[in-house]
Amino acid sequence: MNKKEALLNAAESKARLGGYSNFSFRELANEVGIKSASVHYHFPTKADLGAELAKRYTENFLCALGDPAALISRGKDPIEHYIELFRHALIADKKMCLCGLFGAESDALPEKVKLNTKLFFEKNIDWLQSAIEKLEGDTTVKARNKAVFILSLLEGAMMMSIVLDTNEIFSIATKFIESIKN
Amino acid sequence: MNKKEALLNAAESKARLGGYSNFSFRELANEVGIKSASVHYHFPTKADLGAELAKRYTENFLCALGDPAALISRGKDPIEHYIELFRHALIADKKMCLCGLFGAESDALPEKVKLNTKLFFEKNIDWLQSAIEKLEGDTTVKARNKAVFILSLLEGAMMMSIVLDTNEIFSIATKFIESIKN
DNA sequence: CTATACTTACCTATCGATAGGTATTAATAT
DNA sequence: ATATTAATACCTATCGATAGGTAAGTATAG
Repeated sequence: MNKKEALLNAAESKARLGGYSNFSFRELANEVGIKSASVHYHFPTKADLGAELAKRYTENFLCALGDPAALISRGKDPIEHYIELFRHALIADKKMCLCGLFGAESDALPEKVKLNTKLFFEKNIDWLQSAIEKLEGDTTVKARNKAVFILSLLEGAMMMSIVLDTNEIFSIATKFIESIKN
Repeated sequence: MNKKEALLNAAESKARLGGYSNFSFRELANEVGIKSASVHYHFPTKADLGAELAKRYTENFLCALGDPAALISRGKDPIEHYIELFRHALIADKKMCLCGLFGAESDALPEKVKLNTKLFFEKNIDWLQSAIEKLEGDTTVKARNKAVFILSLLEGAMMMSIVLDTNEIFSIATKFIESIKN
């Protein structure tokens, strides 16, 4: 078992429940069976851990998304696919989007964590924009606007589903995405 | 000057930037000019302070919203009015919605803070639902669905505007609210 | 005299971080 | 093949700072 990966997994789980301050070196160390001082071997500072957390989360998310063009050629709607990934993060994990939470508290985060959180949103907007351009033949601007709309709605709906403790909120909100399709 | 209110103001400012863990009794005490132990006189525990924070935020927000029927009778669109309040919170304060942030980290919050955060969303959905019923003559269910949609979108757009450091995101997202009007 | 609004002086628990040390393994030089 | 060096992955012990919280005392206003 890779301790570094185990630390990131433990940190991600805690961060997705309560943010950057919801995990500590001691807790993570206990969970993976090492001492808290040893966590510093893998991650010099907590900011390094947080930044790598956001980076890995983004990479995994984009990897799970795949290529929009490839999805379309396989007859799949990339927007539906995108919504499904958010739904899975909410229902299967019962946790917030890591970067949604980091984003909300970004003003209080170390610079490198904030930067990687920002990249999550930029890359997600790019992915959605590209998918919408290909799928609906919108202009660059119109596709980007729709991308911003979809991502905003999904993040907000996810947060409200968690605090109101019902997935119905997410279902209701996502139904409105259809109304902007051409 | 009322120290208790000053403490709540200081706490709200910090919480809206970095969440529940972004304010401490010591910091708040320093800001208002008393000792940290004295904060316990006004708020026995941090959870009490957090709960009162969310409660006061909700009350102030609903008070600023006013009565939907009264707005309509004055020829004002309550939905536009609602969006304007969120826009103000974002642009004038340059901070997140307190309950949007608390909501995202609600799984790690003390029960009474979580409860009051939940009430913010329930009361806001009720307000929006009532406004939409009166304004557009929708059924109860349809109006509630639209309310959930609007609130989700506004919270998500606010978060993304902050992390991407541009109010354009909020503008783009809110334009899509028109598309669901009858 | 009593309630209000603090103060001083603590406590315990935890935080991220550092210094210095120890096995084990891998790479390199002789 | 053997000796030396160095990297890996931890350890113990401790640091100063900060967290929330408590008990007992004090000044002040009605």
